[in-house]
Amino acid sequence: MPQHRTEKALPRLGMTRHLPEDRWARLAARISRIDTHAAGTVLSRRGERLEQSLLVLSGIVVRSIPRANGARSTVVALQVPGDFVDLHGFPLKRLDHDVVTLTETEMAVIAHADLAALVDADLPLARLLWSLTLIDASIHRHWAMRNSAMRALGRVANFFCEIDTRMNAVHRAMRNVHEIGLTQADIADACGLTTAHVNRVLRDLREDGSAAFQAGVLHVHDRPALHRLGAFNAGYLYLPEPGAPV
Amino acid sequence: MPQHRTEKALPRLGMTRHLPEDRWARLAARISRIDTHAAGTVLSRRGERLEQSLLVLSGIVVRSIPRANGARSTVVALQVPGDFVDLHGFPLKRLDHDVVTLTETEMAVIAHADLAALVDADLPLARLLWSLTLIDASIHRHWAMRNSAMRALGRVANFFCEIDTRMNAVHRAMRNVHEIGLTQADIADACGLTTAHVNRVLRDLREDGSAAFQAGVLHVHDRPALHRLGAFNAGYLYLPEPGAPV
DNA sequence: CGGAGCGTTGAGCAACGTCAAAAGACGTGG
DNA sequence: CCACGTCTTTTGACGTTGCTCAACGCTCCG
Repeated sequence: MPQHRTEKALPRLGMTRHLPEDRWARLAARISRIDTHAAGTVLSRRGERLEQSLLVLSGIVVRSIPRANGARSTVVALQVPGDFVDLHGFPLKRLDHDVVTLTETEMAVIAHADLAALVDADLPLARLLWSLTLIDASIHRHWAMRNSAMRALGRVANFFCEIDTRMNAVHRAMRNVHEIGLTQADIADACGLTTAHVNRVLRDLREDGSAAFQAGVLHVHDRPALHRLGAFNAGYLYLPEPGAPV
Repeated sequence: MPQHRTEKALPRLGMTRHLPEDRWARLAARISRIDTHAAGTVLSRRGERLEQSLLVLSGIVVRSIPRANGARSTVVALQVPGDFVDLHGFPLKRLDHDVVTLTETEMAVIAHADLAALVDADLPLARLLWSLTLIDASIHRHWAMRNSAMRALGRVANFFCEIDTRMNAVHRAMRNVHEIGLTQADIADACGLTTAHVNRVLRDLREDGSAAFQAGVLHVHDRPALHRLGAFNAGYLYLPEPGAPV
């Protein structure tokens, strides 16, 4: 059961900083309510008709594609505060994947009807929201590349680099510790590995001192080393301020 | 060197059938020219500023992410006739990947300025074009899933199912032979395998009679068997007519 | 106290990568 | 026309990554 909350001044977090102040205010005014969900809540299922979109205010959410016959589902995206989690559902109405919270999460809810009224009256805002969904697509491409062209150690290192970079962009602070609520099995589902092998990779990362992952918390100990292991380049994230996309 | 051509009545192919007749006419009227490119032409590179978008009229185009130090680049998308190949570049302006033709290709060119005028005056069309890019995103997610959660044989079988399904949707005909101009190395780059292993998988598919791939041509011999091997479900493609998305 | 979920580890093996060699297809220039 | 180079396909031998299966400890919670 979601718990409601009403708020006035919402700060622009992470990717919402792609929106100029005035447009963010206009969008925030359309938020119908703010829900709090427990960890592990299924927010929507594949194929369901969607009538609203959700903006993450705090917590972590994943999008995952269910697999046949009882196998674990594949994690295809991870959303951090400031991300729209299912804005794709606004034009498409039905999505190909499930949306699940990993941690306790606060979500701003905007009805599609309100969103439609908003963007039809504000063309630049429409273009900006379109861009946000295309940045998701860019990240999807990177995930496909990562899990196709990299080995286990590089995959996990690159994945951790992405999490570190995005989480630091959320609050514009350089932090080395991120509470993301993932289990080792979730990392396996996101990186296309088994839990047994993820466990071994995590031991290697811990022992060489670049990063440690314990109880859903990522500790970045040596960022340059981690970037080297993951061959990381943040261009594909189109971060709002550090400038130069790609 | 692209060769120009001017044409009046362009048929709606494949994914452009998501647009109603009248809107397609309006879009087609904005086509500034039609270029023909040879196989292997690089149409745009990662990070370049784009001022136009391209619609494939005939031929096959891939999007690929270059990898460091001389390694082969990773194929992250494949575009067939009726697909916009870089509509993502309209809102984003710069892309994270290269665009390369695989076969001789005819492309309709629409300047971003014309596209902007068009969608700003036609909100439903804007929503439809947005949808087209989100279908690309859905396909990206599927590629990430395929290369993360499936084994070599299933990956290639599923990839062939996608090609078969999309090519048949282009001309609304059930064909069993598709000229796609891929090499075995391209299949390897798309499926996250080595060329040696792709070759062995192709031999297996050929010997069990489900599909054959020779000289850039895919022959589908036993579609049900291929779908079984690839655990294929076309929902993620959001095909224009067969209805039921997801 | 018992169970469920998560993390950890090991032994054995299958799938896939690496490296190397060679043959066929094809166009090019002599 | 032939010789040549390049690209693609094919195949083999061999290595290794990462999966499978199994067991066990840990923590949390009912």
